[in-house]
Parts: sequence; C-alpha cells; structure tokens
Amino acid sequence: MKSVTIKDIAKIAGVSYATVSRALSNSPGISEATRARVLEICREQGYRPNILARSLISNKTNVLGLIVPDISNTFYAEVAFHIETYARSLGYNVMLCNSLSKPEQTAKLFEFLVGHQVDGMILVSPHDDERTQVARQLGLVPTVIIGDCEIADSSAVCEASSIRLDNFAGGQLGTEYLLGLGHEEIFYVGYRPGSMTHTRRVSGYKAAMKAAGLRRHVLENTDGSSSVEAGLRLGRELFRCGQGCTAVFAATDSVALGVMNAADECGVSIPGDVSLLGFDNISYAALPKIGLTTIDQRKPRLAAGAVDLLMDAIGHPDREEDVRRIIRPALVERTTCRPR
Amino acid sequence: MKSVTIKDIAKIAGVSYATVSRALSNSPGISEATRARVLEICREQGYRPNILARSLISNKTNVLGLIVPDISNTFYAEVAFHIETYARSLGYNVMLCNSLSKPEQTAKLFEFLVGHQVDGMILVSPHDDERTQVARQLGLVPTVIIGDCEIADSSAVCEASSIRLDNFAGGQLGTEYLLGLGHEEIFYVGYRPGSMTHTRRVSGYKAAMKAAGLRRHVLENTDGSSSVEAGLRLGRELFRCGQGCTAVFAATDSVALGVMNAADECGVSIPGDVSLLGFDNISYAALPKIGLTTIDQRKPRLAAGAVDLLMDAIGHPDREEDVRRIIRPALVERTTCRPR
DNA sequence: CTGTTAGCGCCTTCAA
DNA sequence: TTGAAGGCGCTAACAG
Repeated sequence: MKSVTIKDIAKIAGVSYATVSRALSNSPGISEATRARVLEICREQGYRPNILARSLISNKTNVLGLIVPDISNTFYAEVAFHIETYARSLGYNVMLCNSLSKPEQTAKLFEFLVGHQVDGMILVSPHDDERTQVARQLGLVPTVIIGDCEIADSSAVCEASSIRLDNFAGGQLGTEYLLGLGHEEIFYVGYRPGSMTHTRRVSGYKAAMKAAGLRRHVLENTDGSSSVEAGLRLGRELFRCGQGCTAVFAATDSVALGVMNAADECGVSIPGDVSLLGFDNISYAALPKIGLTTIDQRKPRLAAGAVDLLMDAIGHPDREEDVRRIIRPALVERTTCRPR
Repeated sequence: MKSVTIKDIAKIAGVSYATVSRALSNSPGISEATRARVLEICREQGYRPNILARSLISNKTNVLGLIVPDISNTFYAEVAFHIETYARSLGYNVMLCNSLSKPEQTAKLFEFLVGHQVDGMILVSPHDDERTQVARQLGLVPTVIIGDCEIADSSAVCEASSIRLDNFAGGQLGTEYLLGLGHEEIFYVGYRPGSMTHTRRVSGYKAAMKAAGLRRHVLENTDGSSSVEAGLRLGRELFRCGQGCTAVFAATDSVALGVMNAADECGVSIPGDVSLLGFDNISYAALPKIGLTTIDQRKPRLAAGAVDLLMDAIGHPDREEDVRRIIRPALVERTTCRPR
C-alpha cells in the first residue's frame, strides 16, 4: 500500500520534482514532450496526488463541512443529497456529520471540521440551543445556517448567513387554504415552544385565523422534538374529546402521520370527517397510502441556496455582513384535505 | 480568518516549536509548568491544530470514505447513519459520497477519496457493474463492500472483504412464512435480473416452493432499479389478470409499496384478499398506515459489521485474505400478511 | 524550458 | 527538560 510520490516519478523520469509538478498541474513553461513523458510515467506507476499535501500549501481543501441532526431522517437526507450533488458540481466535496441535535456534539464536530481545514460550513439546525452553543465558533470559518438564525426567547442572532423557509408565510398559507375549503374549526397541532421555526409557523396560523375572525386552537407538544408518537398522543387527545374540530394543521408531517394514526384508532375518517394538513413535505407524505397534503419546504432550493450563500461567503471572507434568504412556501395538494 | 499556528504559540511562550508540540501531544519529557503555560496560551490564542498537516506526517487521517448510491434513499441513509455513529465512536470520521449508482462516478469518487488519503473505504453497492468498475482500484486502500461481492452472470469476485445479508435465506424464510400461513399460490414479484442480490433472493423463494412441491411464479422487473413505480406496474399486471394469487412476496419494500397501491386501484384488499410480504424493512414499512410485514436487512448490524471488518483490514494491511460475513435475515411481522 | 530552494504546519529524532 | 534540524508530499518562487 506504499503510494508512489512525485519524487519517485521524478527519479524515474530523470527530471526534478518541480517538472513533474508542472506536468501535473498544467502549468505553462514545460515542453509538450516532457509533459507527455512524465504523464505517461505517472499513469504507468499509478501515481495519484496527495490532496492533503496540496491543501497544506494552497490553504484550500475544497471540502465543505455539513452538520445535520440525523441523516436517517428523510428530510435531512434529502437536503444533504442536494447539497452534496450541487457542491460537487462546483468542485467541492462534503464532509457530513450527524449532531443528534446535541449542542456539545455539534460544537465538537464544528471544531473537528475546522481542524480539517474545511473551506466552509453548512449547519442544518432546528434547535435553538444548538445554535446558541456554536455561536462563538462561527467566526472560524465561513458558515451558512439552514434554518432560523434568531433564537426563540432571546434577542441573540447568529453571526452567519442563513437561508430558510418563510415559516410564518407557510403557517398563513396553510391556514388560508383550509379556510378557503370552508373550514372554521381549525386546530393547530404540535406547536413546540422554544423553537423559532415553530413559533413562526404558529404565528402565521394565528394571524390568518384572526384575520378571518375565528377562534384559534393550539395543541402544544412538550416533547423535545416532533415525532409520529407526539402526533399520535396529541391526535388521541383531540379526537377523544372531539371538540367539533373539522380540520387539523399539523406543525410537521411527522406529527401529521401520528394524527392520521390516531384518527384511525378513534374511527375518525380523513378526509371524510376531518381534513389534515402537514408541514415539510417529507418523502413519506407522497406515498400512495398516505397522500398527505402539506406545505413544501423546497429542499432543493434550500440546499442550492445554502451552497450559493456559502460560495459567496468563501469568496469574500472579509465582508462583514451576513445575508438572510427566505424562501416562499408552496402548498402540495394531495388527498387529506376536502371542502367542508 | 488567519489561523494561529504552533509557531505563533512558540513565539509568544518564548519556547521552541518542539516544546509546544510536546505540550499538545501529551508527550513525556516536558515539565508540568511549561506544559500548563503553553496550553494556557493556546487557549487564549484560540489555537487549533491543523489536522491535515498532522496527517501528512502520521500518514493517517482517521477518515473513512463511504460511497452509497443515494443518501436520500432511506435505506442507505440509515446504513450511513449507523456507520458514521459507530465509526466516530472508534475515532474515525466519515466522508460520504453519492455515486448515483453510476460506475464512472463511483470510480471517480473512489479516486478522490484515495487522494484524500482516507484510511479505509466502505462501498455500498447493489449494482454489479459498479463493482466491476472499481475492481481494479480495490488494492489502493483497505475496502469493505456492503452487499454482494460476486458479480451476476460472471465468475468475477471483488478483492475486498464484504458483508451482506443472506439473501437466499431471506427468500426462503419469507416464502416459508407464507407457506406456514397456508398460502400456496405465492407470487414473487419484482425480480431484477443482473443483480446478484435479486438472484439470491429469488433462488431462496424457488427452493422453498420446490421443497413444498408448489408451482413458482416470478414476475420480472426489467427496469434498472426497484421502485414504487415498478411495483405499481407489476401489481396491476398481476391483479388485472388475477391468476388466483393469494400472496405476494415482493423483491423489495419499494416494490411492495407499489403493489399495495395497485391493489387499492384494483379493489384488492390487503391482507383480506392477498397477503403481501416485502424485503428490506425500510423505514416506510413501519408507518402505521403501511404496516408492511417484511424481511429485515438488519442495518445496524450490517453497518457495525462493515466498520469492524474495515478496522481489521486497516490493522492488517499486509494480510492477503478477504473475509465474507453473511448475516442471517429476520422476519418482521406487521399487518399485511394473514393466514389463508 | 528546467532545476534549486524554500516552506505550508506539524512531529520526531538527536543533541545539548 | 528543552532546542535545532530534518522531513511528510507538494507548490511556488527564483535562478540557470
């Protein structure tokens, strides 16, 4: 497994290291003859450049760090896929890490990636305390955050560019859609306090309901995270004491899935008795048996936007300003909503 | 963004580079006093080691390359998650790449990762031609393949250790389960020729059917890959010309999902009229509304096994033998199968 | 056009 | 206990 270096090639070709280096990097100032000969020898010997050594000099690795909570969650997996694909097309490679949404773990990973000299970092983080934790490290390397940059219940703001969906508009859009269908008793289920994302979504819902002169009903989820189980619990609660609800706007698709399950249990038909609207458009939502109508997070755009922002930040390391990109949400109609 | 180096620290502390290096690496032969002082200065200055430079000397990066077809596919995402988590616990980081199952892309990625001096490589590849492509590169770095190592329709074998599910046993196990439920007209749907994995699965099915003295029915999928759409097409074909089938054994869960959908369309009840068994146990299968009974791929074990094999290969680079680990399949009972 | 030299950031002998 | 010097693989001046 001993790898052949530029020196070995030089020796065989009977030239200096520098000449070999020139031949490899397409530098000018070398005759076609020697270049061809050197390249040929490289091929024969199975030479492959040591990218590390190269990076050490150029001070550029062409590697981006990417931290997501959990790659086995389809939402993050899709975002990661798009980031990787797009970054690669721009000549960058991605080093992916799972933070498990643990602040200390995130900080460690950040540290590690910086040590690895990544050219930039993308942090996907829906947890406010995670971002609070890395806040002080943000100056170390150009960073883009996917998600909210503000921290709920505080005035802190991360010093990094960011891109996110307009969650307020999403909450509004979804609510107005249900309103347009003739629903009036619309319940917002699964609001998770302490998350800026959730706070914005529910605000959109409230604003739309208020504008329509209707009563707002919010079921809070006090779990640490949104899950099918949380949705199931909340759904049971809702359907058991059936309060005349005709439509449910779930805080996330996972929660919606749980609500669906609860509806089955309680003999509530969706969309016969109750319409159900999700938020995120995770891939499960599109499954034939699910067919969840939902608000799309526009993952490809989110991913591409984040990479673009990062490229920009890398290109202008001295610029002292951050930019926030906010994407307009879109409604994906499937089969879980019906006019009243 | 200028990073502080060991030299800067040395200058400030008024010692030599070497002393700083010793302080950082816990080497013996340095007084506690200076060590403490140096470390303190490092903290103050925000020093962080350049892992690249370190790797250049040690000839070890503590990075593993991981190539999967597509991380947005939940199956690979889960495997990747387990690999990353386990590898990290062993002090390794993972560099993840999506091959899109394109042989040339895979070869390029392999090349890149080798150039990056990864200590080892894990290749998840269900496509025979992809492995054919990288076969010649396998000697460059310790490699473990997750999946079949043999190539269908050829006698070629990859020179690398490998780990995979016992697909033959899985085919058998599933078939025997359906048999035990009293089914006799069992159709194997979605066999994809040219894939060793599929070939093994269908062989298991055939063997079990033969042993029971029953007729085998195999519906081939001539698409390049297994998908919900392929399953939908095959399911329609099957249910339209209803040949007395009472149970379907789908080649993969994705195919099973498509079959479910086709059943809905054709007014066939699952499991009322027809039992449905999948293969893989992707996360969709566990969703309440799906509840697919299936053969589990045991992803955590697959992942851990692959990493263990790789660690072993890295530890013994001169060993000239490959090992094949084959995992026993397990049945996951949910709600899509019923006694006849 | 080609070779020599220095150095990227770090570690590791070998002396002192 | 500490310092000086060499080198990992490669690039980038500067000479020749």
